[in-house]
Amino acid sequence: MSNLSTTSDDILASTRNLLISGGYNGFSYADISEIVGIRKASIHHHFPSKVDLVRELVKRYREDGQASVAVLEQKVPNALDILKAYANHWAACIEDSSRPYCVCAMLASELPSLPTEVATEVTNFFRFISSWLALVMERGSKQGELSLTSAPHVEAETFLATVYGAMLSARAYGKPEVFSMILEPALNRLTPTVSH
Amino acid sequence: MSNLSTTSDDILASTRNLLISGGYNGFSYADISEIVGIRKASIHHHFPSKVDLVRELVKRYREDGQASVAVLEQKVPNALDILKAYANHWAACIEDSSRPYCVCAMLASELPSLPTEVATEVTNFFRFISSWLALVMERGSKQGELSLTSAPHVEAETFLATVYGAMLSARAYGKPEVFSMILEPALNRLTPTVSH
DNA sequence: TTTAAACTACCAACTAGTAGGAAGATAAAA
DNA sequence: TTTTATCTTCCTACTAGTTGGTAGTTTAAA
Repeated sequence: MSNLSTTSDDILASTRNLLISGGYNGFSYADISEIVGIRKASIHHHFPSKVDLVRELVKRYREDGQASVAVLEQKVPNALDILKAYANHWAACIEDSSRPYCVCAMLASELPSLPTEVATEVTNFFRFISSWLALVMERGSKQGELSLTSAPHVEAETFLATVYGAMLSARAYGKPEVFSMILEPALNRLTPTVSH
Repeated sequence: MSNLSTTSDDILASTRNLLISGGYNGFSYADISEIVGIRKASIHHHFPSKVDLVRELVKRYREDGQASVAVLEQKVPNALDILKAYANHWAACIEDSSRPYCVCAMLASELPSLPTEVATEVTNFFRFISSWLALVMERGSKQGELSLTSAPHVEAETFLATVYGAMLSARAYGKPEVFSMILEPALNRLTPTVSH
């Protein structure tokens, strides 16, 4: 049994959890130190400043997302199935309350008050997700796997807004099932009607 | 020219602006005191604690919302026009950056880390908007002013999620026009097709 | 003369961040 | 092989500034 987790990873993991629950100003180095079990000053060794810490977290969050997307695209050929898998990923996270909110949704809502380095990284994340979804929409439309009523990039933004809005609603009501309740008809709308 | 603004109202107004930009933990009594032009301690005279201040703010935010909805319902008979007016309200706020984000969207994302008194008030706000929209959907559907593809309460949640998701996207990209880009097709989808 | 609303002057707790050092591992020079 | 130097990781101890909040006082209007 090897020890694969480094202290730096533990710090990032606890930062992610704290960030998801209370945002950028909702946690401190003291909070992290309690969870990870090292002293405050030791965190500064790994991440000199809070900006460094959160910037790195968001950067990796995007990179991990890009990697997951690559795997998904390889495994699942059908565009509609990709959208369903993406929705199901969040539905599962919210319902088992493992990662019940997106780090970047949290930070995006605080965007005007964030340090610019962090804000830039957050914007980059949304640009990535959005352009990926636009590609999925376009391909799915061409291959008859998706039925679009607007331009692919508009459908992408609509879908993204629905996912993130549903995430917020689930949190606001304290009812995880609200997410799926909203996503199900949204996906149905994109499903092509069977012609015979 | 009478002075209609009280100190207490000034405090609430600056709290709202600070809250919209950085959330519950993103502002302090010192910030408010600088803007309003009174000493920190004087704010405590009007609102003994931060919880009192934000709870009162959210309570009034909901009450103002309920009043606006009542006026809207009286002025605008058609259900689709009501939804359009609601969307236009937010589009205008975002585009002229007067109130570019909803106080309760901000607080809802921080919900798990909020004082329970505030959290309850935030949940109440969403319940109010949601049940109002459900009523609009149901009435509009019955009178042929809206074309629904799901149950009224599901359409209401979908519309709400779209509005709040679009709000987040506009903020994330720093592009106010994204809001209308998303809302336009969402409203089109609810528009009945003219039969002839 | 009572009362509301502002004030000055605090407070303890917490904030991000720094200085400097101890312990161990690694690696290169003797 | 031993010594010396460097690097990593963590530590204790500290700082300057901020946080929400309190105690007691003045001011001005009813």
